[in-house]
Formats: sequence, structure tokens, C-alpha cells
Amino acid sequence: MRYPDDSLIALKENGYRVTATREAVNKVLYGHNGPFTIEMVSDALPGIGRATVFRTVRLFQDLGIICRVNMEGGAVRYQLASTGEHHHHFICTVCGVVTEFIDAHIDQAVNRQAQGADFELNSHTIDLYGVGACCSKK
Amino acid sequence: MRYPDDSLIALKENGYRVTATREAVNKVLYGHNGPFTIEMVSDALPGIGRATVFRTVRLFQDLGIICRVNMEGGAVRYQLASTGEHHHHFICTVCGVVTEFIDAHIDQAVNRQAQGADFELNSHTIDLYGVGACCSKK
DNA sequence: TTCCTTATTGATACTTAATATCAGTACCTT
DNA sequence: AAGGTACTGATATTAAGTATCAATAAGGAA
Repeated sequence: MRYPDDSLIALKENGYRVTATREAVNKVLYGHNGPFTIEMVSDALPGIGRATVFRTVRLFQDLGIICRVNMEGGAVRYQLASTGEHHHHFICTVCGVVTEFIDAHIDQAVNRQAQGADFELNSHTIDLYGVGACCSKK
Repeated sequence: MRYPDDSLIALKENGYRVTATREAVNKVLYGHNGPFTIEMVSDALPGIGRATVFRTVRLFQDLGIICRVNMEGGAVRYQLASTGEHHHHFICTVCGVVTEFIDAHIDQAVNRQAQGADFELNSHTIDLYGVGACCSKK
């Protein structure tokens, strides 16, 4: 998901139409670095209905193009996923930027925990909150 | 946080008043097993204002008496914390029951990740979604 | 191209979770 | 008993998201 066209390809591959509206939303997402709210996208696209922005964002989420991030206080942000694959989050509580990481070691430990507890694991989320290099005081 | 009185002690110890309202909310929480929504508590206590239920639930959260659980779809549940300490969650997507677990091994790996990424870690959450023993088909 | 079916969209209303405000009440200390 | 402060309820408001439904746009078939 490095390039805007990746989204359009993903749409097609999954049987969704590539419409002007979806292209416009996609352009906004790629034209902006870091996390965003629905309001931001909606404000940037006055011609597109709020409901459609929600729908498009959810669709892009399902396609793995963007990921939803729960902030500590319960607020929600979205951000382009750097990979559509399974990953975890560093969430900078100062600026809200989300960085992804992958750690097979942790995933293994998670699986072991589930097995040990007789828990049939479907998915899991790991979110780390703190101050990123982006906002470090030094 | 095994007994209802633990909540009242925690309130006092932290400089909050033990009021009839808080005792009533506390009683409802301990009289019900498993996860609950604000609506459930509010419905069980018609004499107590919705806002106060929210306030009390948040206060109990801050005191570590209950924990907030984000369900997969974005819904929110609360549940008595079996420990006020740092812990993680098994979340049964069938019945919504949340089971806590502790895994120092995972916590270490999380800390290593943060250090490696120059991320000043303040907190983290780990949620496992799947089918628990409570709802296993066998 | 023209027609047809279905996906998509916008406007609007509605829902759910939660916070803000603010006046009134209860509690604690002295 | 008095006074300050914590707490509460009612109400309004915000934020995030879904439901509805008629109008429109896309893509395939004839």
C-alpha cells in the first residue's frame, strides 16, 4: 500500500467499483501524512457526503488500505497502513502519529497464551502508547 | 478487587467520598457476572442519573476497579477487573466475556520493541479476540 | 449504442457513547 | 451551626457511526 494506485487495484481485485468518489477520498488519504479523522477527510471533500466518507473509510479498512487506531482516551484515528499484513502499533500520545511494527516473537507468545487458556484465537491487537522519536524532547 | 468493599476502600484511600450512589453502582457491578454496558447499569438504577453512572464508571476505571474493553466492532463493554494490576485480555467474541491474563514474557518483548524503536513507552494494551472455553462448541 | 441490473451515493434522520454545564444537594470539617 | 467543597441530576451538546431510501452512476448484455 505504498502508492495511491494500490488502493484502486485492491478495489478492483475485490469486486468493488473504482468511482470518482473513491478516487477522491484515496487522493486525500495519500496527500496527507499521519493520522486523520473522518471530519478531516469530510472537510477536505465538501462535495462528498459524510456518510459516504464513513462508508469509504470502512471499505478501505476492510481492504487493509488504512487502519483504525484507538487513542488512549477513546478517540479514533485512521491512518494509511504501511502494510496490509498483520502488525502492531506505536502510538505517539503527543502528536498522534502511528508507527507499525511486526514482531513474530510476540505473536508466538500470544498464540502460546491462547493455547494454554483453551482460547480459540481469531485475531489480536497490540497498541503501545508513549512518546515517539517524532516528539522526543531531546 | 475481589470483594465489593475493596471498591469502597479504594475510594477512601484516594480521597473520594463513599456515597450512597457509588455504593449502589458498586453493588450492581458485583451483583452481575461478566461484561456490562453503561445502559445496563443505568437501567438497573432508575433513580440515578445517566451522567452520574458515566462519571462513576470512569472513576472506578481510574481506580482500577473495572476495566474498559473495546470489542472488535468498536462497541465498548466494562467489566470488573480481577486485578488492578497491568494485564491483558482474552475477549470472547461470542458472549463478550473478558478474561484477564498476565505474561511477563510478552511485556518484556514489548519493552524491547519500544527501546529498539526509540519509543518512550508509557503503557500498552493487548487484546486477544476469539472463542473462549465459555463458548467452545465441544 | 441502448438497455438493464446492480452498486454507489447524498441527504437526512437516527443511534450510541460520552462530555459539558450548572444549579441544587449532601458531606465533612471546624 | 456554618461554610466550603464534592457530588449529583437534568439537560443540552458533541462525536462517531449506522439506517433509510430515493436518485444516480457503472459495467455488462443485447
